Amino acid sequence: MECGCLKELEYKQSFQEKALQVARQLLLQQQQQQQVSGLKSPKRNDKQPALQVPVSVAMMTPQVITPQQMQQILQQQVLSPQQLQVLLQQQQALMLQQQQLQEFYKKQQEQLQLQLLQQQHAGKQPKEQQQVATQQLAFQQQLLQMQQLQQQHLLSLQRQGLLTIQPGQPALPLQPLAQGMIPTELQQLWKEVTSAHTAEETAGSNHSSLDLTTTCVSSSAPSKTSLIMNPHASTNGQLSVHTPKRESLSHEEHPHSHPLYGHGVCKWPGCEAVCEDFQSFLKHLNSEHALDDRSTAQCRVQMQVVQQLELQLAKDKERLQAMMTHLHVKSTEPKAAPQPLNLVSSVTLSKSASEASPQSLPHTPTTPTAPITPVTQGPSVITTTSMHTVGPIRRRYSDKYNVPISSADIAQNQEFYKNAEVRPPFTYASLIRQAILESPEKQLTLNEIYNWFTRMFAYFRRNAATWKNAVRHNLSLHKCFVRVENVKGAVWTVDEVEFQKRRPQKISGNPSLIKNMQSSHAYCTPLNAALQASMAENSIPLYTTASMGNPTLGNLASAIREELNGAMDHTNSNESDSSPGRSPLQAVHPVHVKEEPLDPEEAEGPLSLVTTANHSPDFDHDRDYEDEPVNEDME
DNA sequence: CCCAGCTTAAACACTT
DNA sequence: GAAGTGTTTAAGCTGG
Repeated sequence: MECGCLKELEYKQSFQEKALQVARQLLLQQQQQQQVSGLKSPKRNDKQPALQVPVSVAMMTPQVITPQQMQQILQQQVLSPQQLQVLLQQQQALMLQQQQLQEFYKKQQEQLQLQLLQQQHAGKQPKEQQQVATQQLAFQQQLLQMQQLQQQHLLSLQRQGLLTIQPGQPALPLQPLAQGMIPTELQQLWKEVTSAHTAEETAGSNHSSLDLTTTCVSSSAPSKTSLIMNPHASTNGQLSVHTPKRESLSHEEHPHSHPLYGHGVCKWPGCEAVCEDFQSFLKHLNSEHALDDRSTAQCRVQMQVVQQLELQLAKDKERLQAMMTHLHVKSTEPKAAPQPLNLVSSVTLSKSASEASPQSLPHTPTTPTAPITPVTQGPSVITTTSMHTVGPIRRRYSDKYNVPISSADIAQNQEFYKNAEVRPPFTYASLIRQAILESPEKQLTLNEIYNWFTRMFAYFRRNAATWKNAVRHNLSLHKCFVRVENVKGAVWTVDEVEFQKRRPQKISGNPSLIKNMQSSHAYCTPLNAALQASMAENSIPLYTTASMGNPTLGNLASAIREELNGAMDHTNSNESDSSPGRSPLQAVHPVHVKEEPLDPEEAEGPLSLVTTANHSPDFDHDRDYEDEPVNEDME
């Protein structure tokens, strides 16, 4: 019983972390681009249209203006594109804030539940509970106020003739999560409208047609909101706007990289003006986004957004900290350990999101991977990605389902696995391979492999006898691992070809096998160009799988990828063009060839990539090429 | 139910 | 002899 409680807590923790991630990501986007992301030009984002939509926004389908209403506006064409921009923009801001409120409210609910649970088990006094309850009430009120604000907003729009609500229509969008319009839809509509207008007007020479009253409205609602949400708004008025500084700095350093300018387009919120070069952009910036009411209003909105996000981030950080200390997580750095990105999450998302009813609380312990989602309304990114990644997962995801895992996946999740004692959803073979490929020489001694395991995965700091045995077993069993006699002893290398061949043959047409191919390819270090080419088509889904079930998840994934990529990826990306012969193996000669039970035709198979090179034994910087001195036997 | 893949456990041989 | 390394076998689990 205590166990269950703890598990619950762990899930909560993941939830928090994910929320944090989302918030941070949003913050990042907001700060860097100073842009209401939903308004970004859809034309330019055909590749990854969803990328520009903050996940949490997209998934919430906040209802500020119903699609019908929006359609109406658009059909009547009573608005100039600029007006529409402003409208859309404030929609975005409102949605964002509403969504945040709702999210927070939801979290409060969950926390309440959690504490209830705890108290049931621990028999604490219900003070905290009351606190949380009152807190919740407050949030409910805020939510209500938010909605009222939206009403006001809509009403003011009506008054200005910008929006006519017909009698039959649901006058006010008070039902949350009803048929709202998600930013992508807005974008689409926006695209349609503007594409009609564009050519003659885009250059944006006519800000005379701008309706300043609209601007006022756009700015007033969010600011009020923020006052409600944050009583200290005025003191925070200055906002920790370190971004402008950074902007100007980077602006000076890289004169052509301006946060408001990218891909030849002005990225000012709601503005899509095409600027040929940086100069014209500057010109445009000065003329179109000069210091006027509109710009300041937009800026204010943006500030509110960022402020909200920061606030949210701070709160979540705090809570995460508390949770972690409560759970005695042995994390050296409680700075929001990253969640596993797409592996488990996407699996369970695709698997469970559709069928598993979110409210079905008690899952049998026999299905440890089934998400225990306390209070979730539908498949939300946060919950589905984070809930069930913690706990004794015994299932293997690496080669099953449609879950390509890649070196990048492991690498990008490594922070998480480093700290959380979660069994990584990779097979031993995959991990061993990863360890070997990550090494500078593409070869490791057994002990180094052990070290890699313990270094990279908190889970493997226990039961060493078990998993070490498994490692050895795998090394011996799989033909893809080649033992090479070195001067200093034996090292293990990976035979990519063999690794790829592990589940081959019937590939043609069989989707499940293609999945396997994907997963295999995900692991493929680009040793062989031909091999790569042959796999090229499989690599395409590799980076989109996360978004197949839920596009927003893909967003999250890619977003976090972006965040993490820099540090982690270099090991593999560096060698992207390396040829087989280049791999610097020293004094290598395979001791013997393994007879793996499968594919007996192997004898003459493709030349083992790792057996080609001989090299002088200057392999001295052998082990622990990384940060910490690994304590060999943590056991 | 069967099969394939994976994990875990364990026995054994060899080397350091 | 102990510990580490490597090989092999077997059983159990899971998903297709």
